[in-house]
Amino acid sequence: MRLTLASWNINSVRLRIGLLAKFLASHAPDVICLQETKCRDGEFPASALRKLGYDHIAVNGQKGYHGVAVASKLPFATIEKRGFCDKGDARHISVILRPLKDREIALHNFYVPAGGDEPDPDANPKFAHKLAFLDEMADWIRTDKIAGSDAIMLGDLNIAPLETDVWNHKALLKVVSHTPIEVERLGKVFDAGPWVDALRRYVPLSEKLYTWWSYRAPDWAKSNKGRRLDHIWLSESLSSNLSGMKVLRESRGWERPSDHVPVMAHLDF
DNA sequence: ATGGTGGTCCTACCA
Repeated sequence: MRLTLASWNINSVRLRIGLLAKFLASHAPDVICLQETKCRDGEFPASALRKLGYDHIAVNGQKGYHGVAVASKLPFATIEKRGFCDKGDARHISVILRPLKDREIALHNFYVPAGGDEPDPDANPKFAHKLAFLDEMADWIRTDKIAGSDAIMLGDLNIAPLETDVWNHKALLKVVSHTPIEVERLGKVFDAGPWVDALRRYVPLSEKLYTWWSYRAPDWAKSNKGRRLDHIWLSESLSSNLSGMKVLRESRGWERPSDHVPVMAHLDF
């Protein structure tokens, strides 16, 4: 069987339920993980998703900000919502998928703090929070051996780690999302697995790859000043099951788009 | 070097 997983920072699930339906109808992932749902659990458009065949839904939301959710065609078990940095922010949710009887996969959906504008943890508490969040992720992955069995970690990690994950490496060295300090911390989260970078498996390091384009550019496609902020990481035990990926760049050009596009990974069992 | 847009929910805050 083939399992297709998708991750999308939707930037308000209620505002963009139409675009979400369009994406699900055309690409039919088995599981969709959302970030920045921006609504309380009771306001999540669960019935609209059930009508599209996504009967199994887990949400971790809050009013107005952040919020993550998983909607699936396959049943899942054990819903866990982990708090990070004792902030009470809705930035993580996990479920257990069973694509085969003898295969249990822990799926972790993350929305890492953006970190504000100033890349100095002493001057900017949001940047300090981002770094602390990443440190806590690395500790948790190491201590709980999260990637020691079948696991997937995906979502909006708000960091573009590689030089070719941004439109201009030198120009972005002091821009939050691509500063050396964040890239180093994210590297520790990656090594704590260790994980496999599913999207980069198919795109050489010499090639640019983006999943986000700012709303502020007059013409996002023409200027093409993107960043790869969204990621799908697999435990090494799933490496041989990875059979493909897709970044749906075209959705950035849809009407009233999210500033992020969906990313997908295919796994064969 | 600066300011540019878009989300939530009514006033600023966040991205």
